[in-house]
Amino acid sequence: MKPQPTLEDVAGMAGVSTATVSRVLNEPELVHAETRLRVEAAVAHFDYTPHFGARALASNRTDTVGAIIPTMENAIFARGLQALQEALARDGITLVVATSNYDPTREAEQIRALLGRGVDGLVLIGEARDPSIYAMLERRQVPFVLVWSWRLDCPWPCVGFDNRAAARAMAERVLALGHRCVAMIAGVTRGNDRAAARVEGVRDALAHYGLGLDRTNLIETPYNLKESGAAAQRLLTAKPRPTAIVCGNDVIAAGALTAVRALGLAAPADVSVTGFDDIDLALVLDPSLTTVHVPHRRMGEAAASLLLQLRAQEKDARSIVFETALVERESLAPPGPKKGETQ
Amino acid sequence: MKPQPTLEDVAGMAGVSTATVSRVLNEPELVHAETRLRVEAAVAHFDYTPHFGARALASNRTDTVGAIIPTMENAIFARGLQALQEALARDGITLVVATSNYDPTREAEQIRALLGRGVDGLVLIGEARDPSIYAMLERRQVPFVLVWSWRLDCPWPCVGFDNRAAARAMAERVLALGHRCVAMIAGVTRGNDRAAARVEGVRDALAHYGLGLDRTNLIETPYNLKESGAAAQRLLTAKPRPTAIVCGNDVIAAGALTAVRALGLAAPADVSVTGFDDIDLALVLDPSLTTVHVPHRRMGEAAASLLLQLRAQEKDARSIVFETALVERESLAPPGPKKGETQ
DNA sequence: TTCGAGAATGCAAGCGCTTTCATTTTGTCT
DNA sequence: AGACAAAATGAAAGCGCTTGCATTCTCGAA
Repeated sequence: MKPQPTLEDVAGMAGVSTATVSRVLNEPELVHAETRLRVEAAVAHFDYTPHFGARALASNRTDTVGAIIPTMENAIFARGLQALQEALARDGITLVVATSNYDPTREAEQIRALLGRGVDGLVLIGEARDPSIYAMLERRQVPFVLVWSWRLDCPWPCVGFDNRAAARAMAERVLALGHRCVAMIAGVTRGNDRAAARVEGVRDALAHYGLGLDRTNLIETPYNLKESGAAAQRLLTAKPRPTAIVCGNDVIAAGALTAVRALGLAAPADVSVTGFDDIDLALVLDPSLTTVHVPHRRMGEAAASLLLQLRAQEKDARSIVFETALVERESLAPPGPKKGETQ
Repeated sequence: MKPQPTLEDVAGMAGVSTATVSRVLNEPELVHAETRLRVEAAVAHFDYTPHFGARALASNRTDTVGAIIPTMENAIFARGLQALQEALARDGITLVVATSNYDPTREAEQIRALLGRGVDGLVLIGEARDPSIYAMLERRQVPFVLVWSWRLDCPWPCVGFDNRAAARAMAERVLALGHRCVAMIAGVTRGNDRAAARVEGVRDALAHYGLGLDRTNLIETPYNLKESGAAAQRLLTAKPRPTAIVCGNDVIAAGALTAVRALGLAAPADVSVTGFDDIDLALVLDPSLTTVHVPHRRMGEAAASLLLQLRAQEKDARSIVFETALVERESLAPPGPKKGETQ
């Protein structure tokens, strides 16, 4: 017995042709119930699994879609991915995940790798990438959807929300509470349209008050605790000390809150901190984090269904935009007098 | 021009046979430098990528290994996975990740799915699974390694640490500080040997003091904030109230700390809380979490190299055990004077 | 100049599956 | 009972690549 049983083995045992076995596996309704039973028994006997490569080669489908996310190290994309995977699984499609580590070059490599594997579709995060990549995608006719970003006139199918507007809303709220000395710790904006849009959103809001963002009150850091903490420390030891720090996402905010504590300050009494994304982390921080809620799961599901539509060549497949919501928790409060006192 | 250029297209343009192109792609040193250049130019011209399925079919390798982890929703496995991926990438191997959601049935499905895809190897979390699965793995001769668990005499290659000993050490430390009323919130132990081992470790330590774990002071919960928070609440409103809660992992501990706060109590003054795993989260909690440090990255790297050894049929491929370390931070302290006020 | 050993390259046979088309079987209606 | 449509099945041609073996080429040595 070969290490891997083949269609032929199964066919032999069931006394049918390989074509019939193939049909039992792919379109059972085409074969007579009796035969089908016999074939199924043989399949079970051999514990047979079709050879993926052979199937892909012969049918030119893989029933696989790929997703490339920046990182798995924080939970930002986890929930959405989970939903995406579940939704795809309902259609018998497997999700393959790769990470780019926020590196455009690496992302391009991963795209090529996944295309090489013959994925039937691709889910990518954000819109910012080299035009040549989009060209390649179109040339190869691989359906793809962009997630987490959205703007009018985006030429590609996307499922996301308006990062800029959401960030603007957050900053407006901060300003409405009376803060006038506000700083921002953003994610690295190069190659990251979401991070960039959030900065612009905050700029928009500040501009209304004649305020701005420059190298004194805007720092970009990677999305990790260490670097965001260092950034916060820098901001907080400058003078005048900001009374509010708007962060590019929740992880950055967590780092900032830790820095606040490390400096012997208190949030929100001495300084308010806001996040973005509303991941679980936001809830366990003390103070709990005021942040922008993003509908992770719904985006994942929507991405799945849009991708399936595209794959089926449906003409009316349209981008989807979601609303975000401000979630007010403890980390944002009006600027206090020197000491934090609430009334 | 076909949507996908093939070897033949490239060969035609370069004026060589497909065999030569294949060689250029796989064993460049076999072909004359001049020819190689010509071929490479043609490859570039077509932006050619080999068809994965065809290659897998012809060569019977995929240069892919699969990993099945319980979840991506928290960062527990992220770091290790990242390291695994990087290490494999150095050998030109792609990692495909799937999740089981802590469900043995789902895990079995995913294993079959990955095998169906022809992975050259498998990385699995923990040891607890149905013998039939191990049987299948052996029958198919798929190399695999178990991660995160380790025990003497484990019949399978594994890369991990002694969960039981580590948990025992943690509990011993708690007891040494004077706690005598200690409770535990464990992960769900069914199908999870690591969770079970951690419970046993704590039991070991408690037994020395004539203490035990029963339905009054041991609760199992899924690894999420909500349920662990509820468990903590239950524990903390019982009497006598435990002075220390040993948690099955950091996520559970985070939930517990949040519950402590919600009840108007303070940690560690009123109740100490300990974690396990030492993920980033542990550092941003307030109080910062005393926990067991696990060498995530090193495990990932070791798993990669062990798997590669197995794949190469090396005879001396051996399991690897790592040491863990107690990381003392703020959430664990001696029981407070309040302890006297028993009612 | 000739010969033989290597080095380069080409030929062609699969790898295991899907799918078209042809063939056989079954069932239905006169 | 005969005729025909529909249902069930089989035969066989690839899908794009790798690879063992055969063939051709290149050189240095005789």
